[in-house]
Amino acid sequence: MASERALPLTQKLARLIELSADEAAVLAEFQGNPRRIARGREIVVEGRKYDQLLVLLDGMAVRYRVLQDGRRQILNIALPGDLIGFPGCFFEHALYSISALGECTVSPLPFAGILALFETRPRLAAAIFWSLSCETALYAEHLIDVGRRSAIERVAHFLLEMQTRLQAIGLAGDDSYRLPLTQELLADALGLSVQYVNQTLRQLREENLVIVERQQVTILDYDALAALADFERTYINRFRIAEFAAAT
Amino acid sequence: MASERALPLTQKLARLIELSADEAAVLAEFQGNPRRIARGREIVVEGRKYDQLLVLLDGMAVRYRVLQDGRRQILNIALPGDLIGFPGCFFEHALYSISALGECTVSPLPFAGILALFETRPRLAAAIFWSLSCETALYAEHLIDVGRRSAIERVAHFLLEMQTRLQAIGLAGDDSYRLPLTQELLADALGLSVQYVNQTLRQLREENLVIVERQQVTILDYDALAALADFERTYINRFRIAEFAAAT
DNA sequence: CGGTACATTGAAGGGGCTCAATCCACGTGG
DNA sequence: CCACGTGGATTGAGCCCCTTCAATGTACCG
Repeated sequence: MASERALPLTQKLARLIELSADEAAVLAEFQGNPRRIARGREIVVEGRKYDQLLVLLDGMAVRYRVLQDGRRQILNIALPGDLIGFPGCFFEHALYSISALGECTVSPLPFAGILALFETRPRLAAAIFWSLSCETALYAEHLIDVGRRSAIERVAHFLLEMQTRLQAIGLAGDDSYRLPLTQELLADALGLSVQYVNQTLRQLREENLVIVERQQVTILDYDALAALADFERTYINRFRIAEFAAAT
Repeated sequence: MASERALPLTQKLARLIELSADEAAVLAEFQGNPRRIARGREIVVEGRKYDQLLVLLDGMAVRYRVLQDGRRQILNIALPGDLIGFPGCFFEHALYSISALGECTVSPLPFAGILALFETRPRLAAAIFWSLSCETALYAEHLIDVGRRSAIERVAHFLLEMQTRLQAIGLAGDDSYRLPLTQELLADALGLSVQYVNQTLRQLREENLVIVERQQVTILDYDALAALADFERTYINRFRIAEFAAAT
């Protein structure tokens, strides 16, 4: 049952703790029921009740809320290896909707299975806890973006953050990567209007900082872009691996 | 060693799971080293390294980031019973600063102590995990606020959210509560300017929805305010207590 | 009683939105 | 192979929400 590439969630947690064969087996089981989701389809619908989490195995998905009058805010973008269904699954009804950006494959995972982990595989539970904490840090950065940065800073920051996250899973190079988002999605993620996102992208292009076209991002001047965005990548991958490993 | 009022963190987790005497004792120990923090003092400084979490026992604290040019975004407001130091403690250096709003008391808690919980007290670890998930939900709502709501909707939503959170710990009544925030803090929390917050508060007052003066919030028309803010309180307290208790 | 922190108000400006077209790429059916 | 439809990108004009700047007012405190 050897796979050509490591399973996404396994890969992710392996960067946090040393996985025993036992633990790897549990994780493999978590990722063993691939289910295909068509492009644009909703994976989780706000207000419904769910008894399971999902591991995103392949593709990208967006978590969002839409308000009464149609305004939409995208909360985050899930990448392969991410657990989706948090934190909604802790509540009686899902708080947000999640839908597949392109075609996705996910693996369902009963909620109780995660809870059982706390008793049977505490190190795995801690690692998952940990990776969810990182997700919370992403929310916080996103909040800073939307609350206190100008449109151009926001877009720049977003593009750099996506690059860093994608690099960590081998989906981005040093100066370019594929970003399967329409400008409308970008706008809803950043709290801007579509038209202004377009104008901002043009500005970034004209200043030779970064080019976004045909869902392909090409970074022309990383340093200038990072300076503009006040981008610190430390919050994405710089974990306290040593201390954690020692303690568990 | 019976205390007159239940310890805040104990109180909080007791709403999630049935606590055994053993577990209660562990929690009591967590809250056993009260340390006084003066009003306005910084509890955590961005960029420094920390090996401990803190339980906020009394008072309120704000978590925030300040950008190079002085712009500040407040990420959340910690209330008694909240763990502070998350998620920053998972990183090499604190990602955000935290400072005491009024006078606070906190109890330090070695990071390793939390990790050990996963091995020794899985149910407590799960409950803490859970409560942090709720915090993440607050971040998400905050993000929706700042990203897609107008100033008046934002302020209204914030005031209602604070009321609900404070009610849960017995610090707010049905129609009024104390909110020890200056308008500047409010502005930095909501991504607005001080002056506009002031104007927005006036507008809310003139429309007989809510009055905020002298750090006292008085809600005049809850329903109208909730309608304006599109406020759903479900994300704050509606946890899946039954299922969780059964699973553990 | 002066100082400091916070609240309040007004005027003017700008960043980002709305409205309204046009354009472009691409898939589909004739 | 072309006509057409559709989703997305682009551009422009006008406006409004919110900011900035500047000043005054007000409570509290030593």
